[in-house]
Amino acid sequence: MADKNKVVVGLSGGVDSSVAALLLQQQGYDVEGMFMKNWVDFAEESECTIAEDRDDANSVADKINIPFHEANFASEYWDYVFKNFLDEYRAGRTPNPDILCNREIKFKAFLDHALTLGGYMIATGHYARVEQRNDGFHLMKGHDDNKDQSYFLYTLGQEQLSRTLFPLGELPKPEVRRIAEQAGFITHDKKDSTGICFIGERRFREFLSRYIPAQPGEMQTPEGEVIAQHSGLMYYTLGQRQGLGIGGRKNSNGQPWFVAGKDMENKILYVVQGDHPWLHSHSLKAEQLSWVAGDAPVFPCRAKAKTRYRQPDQNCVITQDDEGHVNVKFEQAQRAVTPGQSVVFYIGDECLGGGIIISSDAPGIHP
RNA sequence: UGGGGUAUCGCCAAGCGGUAAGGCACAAGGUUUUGAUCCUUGCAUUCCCAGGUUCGAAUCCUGGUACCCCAG
Repeated sequence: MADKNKVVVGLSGGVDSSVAALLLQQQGYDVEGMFMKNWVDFAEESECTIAEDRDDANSVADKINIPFHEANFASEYWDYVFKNFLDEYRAGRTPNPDILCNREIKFKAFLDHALTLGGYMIATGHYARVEQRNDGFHLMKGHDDNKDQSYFLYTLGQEQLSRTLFPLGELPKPEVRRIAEQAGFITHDKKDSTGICFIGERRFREFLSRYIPAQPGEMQTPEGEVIAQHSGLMYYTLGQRQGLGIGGRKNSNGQPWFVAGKDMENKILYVVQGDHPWLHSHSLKAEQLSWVAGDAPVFPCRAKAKTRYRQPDQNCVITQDDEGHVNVKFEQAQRAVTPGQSVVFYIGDECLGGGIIISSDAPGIHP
């Protein structure tokens, strides 16, 4: 029988989840910790990092005297997150695996598993909040807007939110570190983890090339001038500057070059120099919409949106088209709107939901 | 093999006798639970080579070498 006071915290071995567990305990919950291993790698340094994280998570669990569980969702991660990740890259798009990971792993596999342990709720160290009102659960931004992670959580629905606690939602990050230090957690000064969740920081090209063969082609300007060769369209995302290797050219204005489009069929990477019109989108189309409330809002809907994490909210109007796609018109042009990435909608501090970008009105992006 | 021109960091490019700007690229950090963007820092004891003039040369002179253009 599920214990209504029991919450299973996903312990990653970082500061945030450590403090999340502590806070829940202080709030009187019957807390248990779980470390997830979702990625198996033959690269020894990666395995080593995972082992360290596991030990750190274990150490925190011991420190506050809670049961420590471990789970392995590597096969689920591969099937539901990583395969999609690769497919997206093959299609020339730029996926956000962490968003899928939240939907499929943390708030599905992990949640389900926690329930079998007799837990009634799960908790994570995300900087976001859940508000329960008469009309249901609402996903809110974390109060620390420098760390707000609601962007990654837009696929959660009522079912998930009803069983989720985000103990850090109201805290600023520095405060979280202070708490960790006072609690004597080994994780208190650990660097924030970055890179793909559960996989970690990688040399991106090398990593991708292990799974998808490179297919070289030409870099061209919008006018069709061949500038250089590229080693594979998948290695580049729109708006990208690093890695193009384009040096100075005769009669050049000296500005850096950016990726502005891809022609998959002809393996052409379109590059532009400086703040080029091809880098700007006024509108976009998105699919696979997911609404936290369960139902879509009433269209047209004035809202704010992010086309990528850590971007200031942008004013926009959302409308719906024939087959469930959504059109988003921005008040101001957006830079490097990229197919495969998610557009996430907000009204004030509330995250309404979002979808995956399939196209925009920028010339380099063909649906 | 007649004439003219150019040779400065991986690439563009300042410099014109006073002791090597800048940009791009690249690298390393920082920021960041995607991929990016962005920020900071680093990056030619040496100016195609060899002589010479000068207190002092990438800058002037001489001779090579390479490339480009125009003529043949």
